[in-house]
Amino acid sequence: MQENHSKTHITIHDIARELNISASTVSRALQNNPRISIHTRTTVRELAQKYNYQPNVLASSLRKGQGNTVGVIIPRINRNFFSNVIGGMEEVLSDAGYNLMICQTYEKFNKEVAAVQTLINARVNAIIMSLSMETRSTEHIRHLKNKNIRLLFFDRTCEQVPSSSVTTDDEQGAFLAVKHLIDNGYRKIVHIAGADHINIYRNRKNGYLRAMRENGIDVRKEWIMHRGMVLEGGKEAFQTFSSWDERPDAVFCAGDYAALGIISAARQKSVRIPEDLGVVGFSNEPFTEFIEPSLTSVDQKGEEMGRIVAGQFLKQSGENTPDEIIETRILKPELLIRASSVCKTK
Amino acid sequence: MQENHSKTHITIHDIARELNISASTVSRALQNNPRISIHTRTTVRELAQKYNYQPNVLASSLRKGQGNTVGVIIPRINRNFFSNVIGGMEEVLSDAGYNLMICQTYEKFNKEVAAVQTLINARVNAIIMSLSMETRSTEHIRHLKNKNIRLLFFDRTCEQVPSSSVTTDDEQGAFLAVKHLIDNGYRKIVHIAGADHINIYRNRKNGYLRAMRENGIDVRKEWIMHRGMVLEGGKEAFQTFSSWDERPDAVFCAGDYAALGIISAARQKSVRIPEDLGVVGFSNEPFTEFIEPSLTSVDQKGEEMGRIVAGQFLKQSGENTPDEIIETRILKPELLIRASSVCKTK
DNA sequence: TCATTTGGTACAATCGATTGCACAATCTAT
DNA sequence: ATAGATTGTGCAATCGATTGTACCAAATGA
Repeated sequence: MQENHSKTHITIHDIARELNISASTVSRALQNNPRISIHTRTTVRELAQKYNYQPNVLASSLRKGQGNTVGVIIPRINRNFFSNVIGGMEEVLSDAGYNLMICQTYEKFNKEVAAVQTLINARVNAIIMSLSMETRSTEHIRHLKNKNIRLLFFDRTCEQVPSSSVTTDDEQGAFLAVKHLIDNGYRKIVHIAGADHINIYRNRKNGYLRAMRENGIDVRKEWIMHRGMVLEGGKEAFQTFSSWDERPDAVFCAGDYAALGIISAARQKSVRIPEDLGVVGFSNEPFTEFIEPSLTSVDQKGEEMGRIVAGQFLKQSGENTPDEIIETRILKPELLIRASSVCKTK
Repeated sequence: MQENHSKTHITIHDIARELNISASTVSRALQNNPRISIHTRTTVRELAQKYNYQPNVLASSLRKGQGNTVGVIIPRINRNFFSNVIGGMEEVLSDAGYNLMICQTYEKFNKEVAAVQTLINARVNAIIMSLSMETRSTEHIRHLKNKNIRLLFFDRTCEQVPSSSVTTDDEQGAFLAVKHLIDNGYRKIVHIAGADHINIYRNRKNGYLRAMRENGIDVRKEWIMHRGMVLEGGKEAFQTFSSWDERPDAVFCAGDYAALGIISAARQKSVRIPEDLGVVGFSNEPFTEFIEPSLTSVDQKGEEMGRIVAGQFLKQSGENTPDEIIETRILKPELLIRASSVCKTK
C-alpha cells in the first residue's frame, strides 16, 4: 500500500482507510455523533487534526442541498455606503460560518438579473440585495423562495416581493434636513431629487414636502428638480435656478455628490455658502466633513445596516419554521450639522 | 407519471427523463459535444431553455475538482483603495465567469489564517490577497500550490512566497511628489512618515530621501516625523514644527489623512496653503479633490491594480502548463497636482 | 456478403460528504 | 436461556454533473 503524498486534499476516505473503518464512521465521528464510540471519535479527530483535514464544502453542500454562502448584490462596491454595509454584514456572517459572494450591478437591470442567476447556481442560502436604479420588474427575484433561497433587502427595497429588510427612514432624514434649513431662516428651498421610482428618493422627496408643508411654505413646482445624483446633476441644477427671477436661498439634495456640484458651481459664481445659499446633502459621504465649507448631511449608518440585515437572515435560518419571519427595520437617520447650512446672519 | 412542480431546481435528469434519453447525453448536449447528434442537441437545449435549467455549480465543481470562484483577502473592504481594487477585479473576473469570495482580515494575522482556510475549503481556484499589517510568518500560504490553488498578491506583497503580484512604485510616487515640491520652489520639506516595518511606508520615505538628495538638499533629522497616518497625526506634527526656529515651507505626507490634519491645523493658525506651506499627500483619497485647497496627492490606481491582478490570474489559468508564470508588475503612480502645492508667487 | 469504421447513445464510475437502514455484538430482563 | 433492547459500525444510496468506455446500429469498404 503506497501513501500518496501528492494528494491535494485529504478526504474522509483517506482517514477511513488509515484507521480501517468506513468513511461514514469518519463522517459521523467528525460531527461528534453520539452513536459513534468515544474512542473512535477521538481517534478520528486526532488523525484529522494531524493531516489538517478540511472538509470539502462543495461536496457537503451538494449533499445537504444547502451551502454556507450568502450572496450580496449591490450597485457598486466602491461606494462608501455599500462597502460599509458589506463590512457590517461580513462581521456578523463570517462569525456564523458563512461566506459572502458579492456581485455588482453597476445600476444595470440586466446585470442584476445575471447576478441573481449566478447566485442561484452557486446555491447560496440567501441573497441580500439593494436594487439597481434601473430595476422596475421583479420577475427575476419572485421565484427565489421556491428555490429555498431567502431574500432580504437593504436600503433600496422592493414592495412587491415581501421580504425582511432594513432601510433608513429617508422620509424622516429628509424632514430633519429641511426642518433644519427652515429653522435656520431659509425659506425658498429647492430640492434636487432622484428618480421617483426608487423608494429612497421618493421618501426623501416626501420628507422635504412634509417639512415644507408643516412650516407653511408653499413649494413651487419648479423647486423640485429631478437630476442624477452626481456632480454634474448639481452643477446643472445650479445653472438652472441661477437664472430664475426669484432665486432660492437653500438647496436640499437627495445625495451628497449633487450637493457637491452645487457648492462647486456656487463658488465659481461667487455665491457664498451658507450666507447666500444653504446646502444640505444626504448620505454623509466621507468627503462631506472635509470640504470647504463642510457639508451638512444625513448619515445612513451603513455598517449598522449591514449588521442588522445579516442578523435578520441568521434569525430566519435558525428557525426551522418553513414560513419565514418577515421583519422590517427602519433605522433612524442622523442629521450631521456642518458649516454649509448654518448662517449666523440669517 | 406525475410532474413535480415543487422541485426547487431542474436537473439534467429531469430533462433526460422527459426526453427519454440519458443524463449523460443531456450533459453532453448542453456542452455542445459533437458526438451528440444535432437534432438531440437542439431538442435538449430547447427544453433546458423552456424550464430555465441552471446547472448546479456545486456538483459540477465537485466533479471537475475546480470551481469558478476566486477568493480575495483584504484588510478592510470599506477602505476606498481596497474597494476600488475589488471593483477592478470583479469587472475582469465576472466577465470570465468567476465569482468573488471576499474575506477581511481587519489587519489581524489570525483572521488572515482563518480566511485562507475558509477559501481552501471552498475550493477556490485562486487567492488574491494583500497582507495584513500583522503578517510576518508565511506558513499559512506556503502550501496553497500543492493544493492547486494559485496565489497572487497586490499592494502588500510577500517576498518569501514567489507569486505574481501588482504593486505601486511607492518610491517613485514619493520621489515625484517631493520633486514637484522642489520644482515649485519649496526647499525645507518635512516628511510625515508611516511605520517603518511596512514596506510601502519605507519605500515612500526612500523616495523622499532620494528626491532631496538628488536636488542637493540636506535632510535634517527632525524633518522625518513618524506619525500615525490619521488626522491627528498631521495636526500633531503641525504643532510640533510650528514651534521650530526654522519652520519648514512644505510637507510631504505618506498618507492623505495626515495631510488633511496639516491643512486643518494650518487653517486654524492662519497659515496659508500653498503660500506659506506646500502640502502633498499620498493615496488620492476621494476627499482630496474636494477640500479647500484641493490636495495634491499620489494616485495608486486601485481599479487598474485589480484589473491587472485579475488578468494575471486569468493568464495563469488559461495556460495548461502546470508550472505557473510569475509576473511582477509595478505600476507607475500618478501625481495629481492640485492647489495645495502650487504657489505662483514662489 | 462479411468485416470494419463511424455515429450516436447509454452505462456506470466518479467527485466527497451525508444519512437511512441493516446488522452484528453485547447487554438486560424475564 | 431466549426475547428484546442497546451500542457501534458498515453498506449503499444520494446530491448533480461529468466522462471513459461499451455498445448497437447504420454505413462503408473489400
